[in-house]
Amino acid sequence: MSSTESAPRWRRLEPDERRAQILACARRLFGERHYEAVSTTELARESGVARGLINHYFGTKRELYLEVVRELMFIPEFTVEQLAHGTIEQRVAASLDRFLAVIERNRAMWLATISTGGYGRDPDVEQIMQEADEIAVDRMLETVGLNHITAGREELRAMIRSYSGMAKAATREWLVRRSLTREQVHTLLCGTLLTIITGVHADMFNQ
Amino acid sequence: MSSTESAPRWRRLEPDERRAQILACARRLFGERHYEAVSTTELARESGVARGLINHYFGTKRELYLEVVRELMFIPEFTVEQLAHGTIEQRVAASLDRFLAVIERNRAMWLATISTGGYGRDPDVEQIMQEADEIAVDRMLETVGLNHITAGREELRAMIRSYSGMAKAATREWLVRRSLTREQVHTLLCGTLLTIITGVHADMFNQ
DNA sequence: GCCCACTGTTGACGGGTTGTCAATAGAGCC
DNA sequence: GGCTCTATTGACAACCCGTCAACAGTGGGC
Repeated sequence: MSSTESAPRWRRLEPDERRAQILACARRLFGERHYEAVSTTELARESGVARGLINHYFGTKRELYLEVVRELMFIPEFTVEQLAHGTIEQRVAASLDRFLAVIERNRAMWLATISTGGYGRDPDVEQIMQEADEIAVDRMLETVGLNHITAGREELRAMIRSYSGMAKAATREWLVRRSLTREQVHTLLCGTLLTIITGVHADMFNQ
Repeated sequence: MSSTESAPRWRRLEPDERRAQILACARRLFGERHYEAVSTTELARESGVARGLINHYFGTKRELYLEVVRELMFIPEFTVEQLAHGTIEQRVAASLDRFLAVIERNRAMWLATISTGGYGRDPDVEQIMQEADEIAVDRMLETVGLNHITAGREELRAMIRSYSGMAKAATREWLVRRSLTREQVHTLLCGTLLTIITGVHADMFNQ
């Protein structure tokens, strides 16, 4: 009889599947509010899962959070080949266009990540950001075709890391304060990056 | 007799004095570790005070934290002299030279201040940081002589706020990572600021 | 010198949070 | 249908935070 049929109270999933499910939920909540304002109780409820399961899969709340940050920072590896033709202006423009597109698609997470700051910011997050920055610099050098440069290489990398500080601030102006349009941000970032590569750095090392 | 003399178990201080004492302790602990890794229990113990007193003086832990951030955002006064002569290149160069000189003289203070990283997702932290940045932008426009500009004024301000993100990152490369010399930072900041003012912004608003 | 009022300070309480772990119950396999 | 494997649960202990009534320094009035 139908009344005696006991529907399972919970579904048993593959670890990867459950992990992804919790992670998706965490991505959403941590995107909406900051770390301490999200409780594991809420995370569990929203995921439709017992609280203990979160610890089972991720260890601690902090590790879950770091996993979310890591996921965001190391995403979309777009193919460089597509961008490797045309003048340097065109390549820079195309590359930054991709960059802004990715951010637009992951708005909440991007903002949460570049702003996880505050006084005494978390060293773990800091390290993840630094690693991500190095990768971003590599990618940038590759798309503009300067990846095999030798003269002043470290200086150029340092300048591009500095530049990424402006890129972050500019996306905040665009997405949060709405004081700049996407086009304006694009123009700003293209102009300054070209100045650094073909102006500042080139002059500095006589290329 | 000395055995019957009861030494007070605690000293009664002036509110301002006690406040300052707790604040000093909070500054130290929040400087060593991040927000959630510091408990009010520990803060109270280190301050040699009952935990409830912290709430009595600051309301919540978060408000105490914000007070510390606010205090750190006090930026040393840049001596605003009249640099309003010469070409725009000269004025920018002189202004940024002053900027780096002040930073060099207040190294520790500056690093502590910018180590607050980006803006907090927390609206309260965000507001404090924004106020500090607005002041910096005002000062910059003034020294460069563009404080009375009208066309695209808000956009220019937004771009300079973005630029300040690069300035912070660049000083970090100089003072912390030592990957750039002071001269290189100066060249980088001059080049990009000029690009923004006379290139990006001027083109954008047909000046 | 003594007492008293003022108020800086304490400490226990209630509600909420996090990590652990033994017990439980889906679900595939024979 | 039963058995085993393990994904999942739920209660537990420890901790953390904000509140608040009660306590006790301390300076002023006499």
